[in-house]
Amino acid sequence: MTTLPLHERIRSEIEAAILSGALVPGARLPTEHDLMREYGCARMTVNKALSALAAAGLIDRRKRAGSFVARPKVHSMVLDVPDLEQEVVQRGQHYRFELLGREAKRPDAGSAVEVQLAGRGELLAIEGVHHADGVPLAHETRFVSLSAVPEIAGQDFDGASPGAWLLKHVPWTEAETRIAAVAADRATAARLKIPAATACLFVERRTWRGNEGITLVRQHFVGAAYDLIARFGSARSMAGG
Amino acid sequence: MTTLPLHERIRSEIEAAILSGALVPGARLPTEHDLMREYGCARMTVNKALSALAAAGLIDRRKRAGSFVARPKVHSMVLDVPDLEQEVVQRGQHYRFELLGREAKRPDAGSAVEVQLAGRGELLAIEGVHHADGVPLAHETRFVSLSAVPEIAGQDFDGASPGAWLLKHVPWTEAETRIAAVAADRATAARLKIPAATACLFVERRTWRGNEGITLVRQHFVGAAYDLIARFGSARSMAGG
DNA sequence: TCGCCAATAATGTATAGACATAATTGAAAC
DNA sequence: GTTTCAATTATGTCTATACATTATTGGCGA
Repeated sequence: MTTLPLHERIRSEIEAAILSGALVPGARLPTEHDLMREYGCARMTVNKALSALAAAGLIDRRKRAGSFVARPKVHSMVLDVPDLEQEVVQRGQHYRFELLGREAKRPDAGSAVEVQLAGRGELLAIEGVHHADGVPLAHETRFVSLSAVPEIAGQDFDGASPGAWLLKHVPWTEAETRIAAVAADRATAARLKIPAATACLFVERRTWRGNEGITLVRQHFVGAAYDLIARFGSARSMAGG
Repeated sequence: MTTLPLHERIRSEIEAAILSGALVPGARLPTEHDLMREYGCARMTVNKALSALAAAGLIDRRKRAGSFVARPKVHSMVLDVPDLEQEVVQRGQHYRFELLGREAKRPDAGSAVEVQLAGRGELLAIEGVHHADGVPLAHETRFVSLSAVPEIAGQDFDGASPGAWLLKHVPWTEAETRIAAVAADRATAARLKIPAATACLFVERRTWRGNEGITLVRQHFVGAAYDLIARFGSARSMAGG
């Protein structure tokens, strides 16, 4: 372990506090003067650490007011993660999540991804269908780690989408998405009210906060009804939508 | 126009030089001392600008050696852009690009995306099929802006993939990808040697360098043979593949 | 000629202080 | 009470300097 530069140490300690949830979104950080006393260093050193966090989008800084943990908007710039509920509503349609099943369980030992998500802890398994104006748009099976997100146990998802709730309440820092085109199997086709073997977009996404798994979701989109759009680039140059 | 902080001005001027291609990948930047003389400021100010560029991945800095424009690896961290050639080879298979057509032309006035890509300039249109061990994996139609990438005119793509060549030679800064599941039409199915109406992953990607369009590509992947994987997150926490 | 070592040139980190800027707070004036 | 203005406080920028770190370069010696 090489001795970390002081500004890096300050940076990473604050970052850890944010990612672990010890500092919640909206919380105010100590002022630069507080921190320079705490670490016994010059203000420029503290400033460098905080500036880096601000550049990374982890905190917001306001003159006279102080520095605050940023609200989870992490993803918006990087990828339009499909928050179906929001997108359907934006298109002027009526959104509904039809809950088909819900169960707390231990991870299936035969499923590597489930075990990786929950470790020894429990999972909440949710199954349902997203509707736009009453028409099925996508079917999803979702697992949420109950140790990472205990508050989800008290949520009722008949009508509202679990994905939208998670996006609002649990910031993620890492995500991996697998995308494929598949022919709908009989069960999925029935739930989506489409002919069997229709082309569907299959999306499997896992998200983490730091090293802790948050959720794993598998979605089948009705091929004709949905496109995924992903944008990459610096915010700076992303003029005009 | 508010007066930009000096370190921001330095930063953005160098950034512009890199994005415009005036500073090519591998080129050496002036030293901090040169820049502090050029801008008449303290070294810390120059340092802040260069550190920001390094954090953004636009330049690499090496002690004693200097600062250099980074090789285009921009994407690797953000998204595994499917460089099919590389991926096929990594799987231990033999890769081949079968060139079906190649033509320089003006953008089709009826196609908004073509016009947006090339403006008044010319396009190179390339059509071909990607093969892994002789089996068709994907069909693509690609347009490349000849004003943005004049060197491509001298390239021969029978055998090698135009996507791989572009990734190596032309760094992009912005990308937009549209992904959908479609049933293969007759012509596409024939080229991919699959039954008509097989589920295919359709990918349409546009890339830019700064505000200048580079390429537009439309690909049909054989559904059963290919998954797209996208990863998002800070490099820091992306331990272990 | 080859290999080692020291000088050197570049970035990396840190300090202490100065002044600028902006937003909030509280006090004074109406 | 309400409005206005000034003091305060926190961040933003910049300077000048010092020493640390590291890789290259060139020279010296075997």
